Amino acid sequence: MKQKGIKIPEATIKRLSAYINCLERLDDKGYQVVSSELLGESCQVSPAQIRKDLSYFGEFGVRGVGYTTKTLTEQIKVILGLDRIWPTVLVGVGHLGHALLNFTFFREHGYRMVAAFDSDPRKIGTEVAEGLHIQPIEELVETSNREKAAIGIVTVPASSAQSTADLLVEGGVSGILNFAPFKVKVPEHVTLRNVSIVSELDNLAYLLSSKKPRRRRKKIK
Amino acid sequence: MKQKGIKIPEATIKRLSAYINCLERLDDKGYQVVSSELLGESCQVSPAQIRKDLSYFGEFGVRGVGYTTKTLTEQIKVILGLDRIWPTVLVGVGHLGHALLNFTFFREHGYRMVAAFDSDPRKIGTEVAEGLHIQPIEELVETSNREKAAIGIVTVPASSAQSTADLLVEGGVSGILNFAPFKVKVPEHVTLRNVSIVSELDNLAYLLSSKKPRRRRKKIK
DNA sequence: CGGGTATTGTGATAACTATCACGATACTCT
DNA sequence: AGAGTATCGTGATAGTTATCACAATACCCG
Ligand SMILES: NC(=O)c1ccc[n+]([C@@H]2O[C@H](COP(=O)([O-])OP(=O)(O)OC[C@H]3O[C@@H](n4cnc5c(N)ncnc54)[C@H](O)[C@@H]3O)[C@@H](O)[C@H]2O)c1
Ligand SMILES: NC(=O)c1ccc[n+]([C@@H]2O[C@H](COP(=O)([O-])OP(=O)(O)OC[C@H]3O[C@@H](n4cnc5c(N)ncnc54)[C@H](O)[C@@H]3O)[C@@H](O)[C@H]2O)c1
Repeated sequence: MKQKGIKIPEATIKRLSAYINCLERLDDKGYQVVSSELLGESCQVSPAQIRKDLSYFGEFGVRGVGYTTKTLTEQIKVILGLDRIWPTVLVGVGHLGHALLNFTFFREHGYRMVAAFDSDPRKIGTEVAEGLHIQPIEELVETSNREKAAIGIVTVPASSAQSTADLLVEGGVSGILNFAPFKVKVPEHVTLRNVSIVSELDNLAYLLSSKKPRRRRKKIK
Repeated sequence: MKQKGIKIPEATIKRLSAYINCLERLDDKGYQVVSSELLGESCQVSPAQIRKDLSYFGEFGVRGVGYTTKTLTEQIKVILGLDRIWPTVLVGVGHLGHALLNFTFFREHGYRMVAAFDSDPRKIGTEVAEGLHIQPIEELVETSNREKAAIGIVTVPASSAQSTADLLVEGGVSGILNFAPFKVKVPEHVTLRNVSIVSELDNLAYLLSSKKPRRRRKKIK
């Protein structure tokens, strides 16, 4: 057992998040107990890796038996901080912002969208998701503070990303998830994560172009 | 100079994609030549890291001077395979699919959306992006083959992800970008990448919950 | 044209992460 | 209750990635 000041690999955290999904699926399939081998197969991670990942945080299994599906799910949620509600605001309700606001998965996992902001006057007041009306950007700081927003999601164009992040910081958020292709700067006490969908595609393009081309199947004559 | 069978770190590829963005921004600002230090500052990567990343593929700079902004941009694009058009299809035109289809960045970077499919009969025929009409899922295999689609993007619910991936493989794509939270299986010759937006948020939640809480600033009385 | 300066390219080193192998342990069955 | 089996937890090991430090070299300028 560990969990003191030891540094946990970021990859481990990413996998833990995936484990939750697989565990929930396995639970639905009726597995009350899972082995690291079964879970590993289900989420394409080696059994040893799973055990190692978990061992950073404690002992959750029973030797010779495995892990209780529901319990392990709960425990991983505690590790990740998903055992609470995270009040979240989103800025920039364009195509992507709209999709994220309507992504039910978030709500189910403890992220509560408490407000959405946009600078386009035509959008103000629109109900973008159930019970959520778009507010003018000018209200961001006050509303975020009032709602004790912990997380801010940035889906504005790159040119507005920095100013948006600044507002979110002023609004008191502790973390920012930035989808804009611009490396924003935030104060030390605010945690920043960038999501780059483009670079995922670029990565795919690289893999495709660097591997042996494969003849496209011809019509059978 | 290298670039034989040597394995390139995945992180390097991810950064190269980011470098392109920063280089284009610096070019706009008038920098015809950039040093690894300037580029590093701009995209928050250490200068040494940048030089190392590039050194996997060749020598692109001039000692004592730096890199020619435009040339380096082009060269990175060649490395990543972005010097060509990638015919791309998307399956599942829901909230996220709609956003991706309207993401102009993709087109500008060489990804050409050649078709979009959905299983919902009410959506068929709708023009979801400029000149792109939603087709029934039954047409996927034939259209993809005809259009020589190289990349398939999966934005269907998790429960349909595997069957969708299977269809894309039959449609002849070489790579799949999967946004559904389900680990699909594809044949050896098809490259798969999963994008998990949820795990990005979960990672943020983890970082927030494991760091010292900071008192929310009180109103000044 | 030679010394001074800037900045690259890269081998060596350090840090990090994944894999392996096996001791520990709990359950099952006779 | 003891032997047998399954499966965890983890120290040791191997592999991967980032950082460092400096030799190499191109340009500048008098
Ligand atoms: N669409 C995608 O699939 C996608 C994918 C990856 C990344 N992104 C990035 O996400 C961001 C948004 O993309 P999009 O396609 O939704 O663009 P979009 O133009 O559809 O939406 C941007 C929204 O932000 C609002 N906005 C602009 N400036 C603002 C400001 N200063 N304050 C508040 N709101 C502001 C606009 O009114 C608009 O509603 C971009 O940075 C883009 O690069 C988009
Ligand atoms: N919305 C988001 O922001 C977001 C973020 C991350 C991941 N995702 C994932 O992306 C996927 C789509 O999310 P969404 O919010 O767009 O959902 P959605 O329900 O809005 O869209 C899903 C679309 O897929 C279509 N579809 C369903 N089964 C299909 C099939 N077999 N063949 C073709 N089309 C089919 C539906 O008709 C619908 O149009 C989900 O797996 C979700 O988990 C979404």
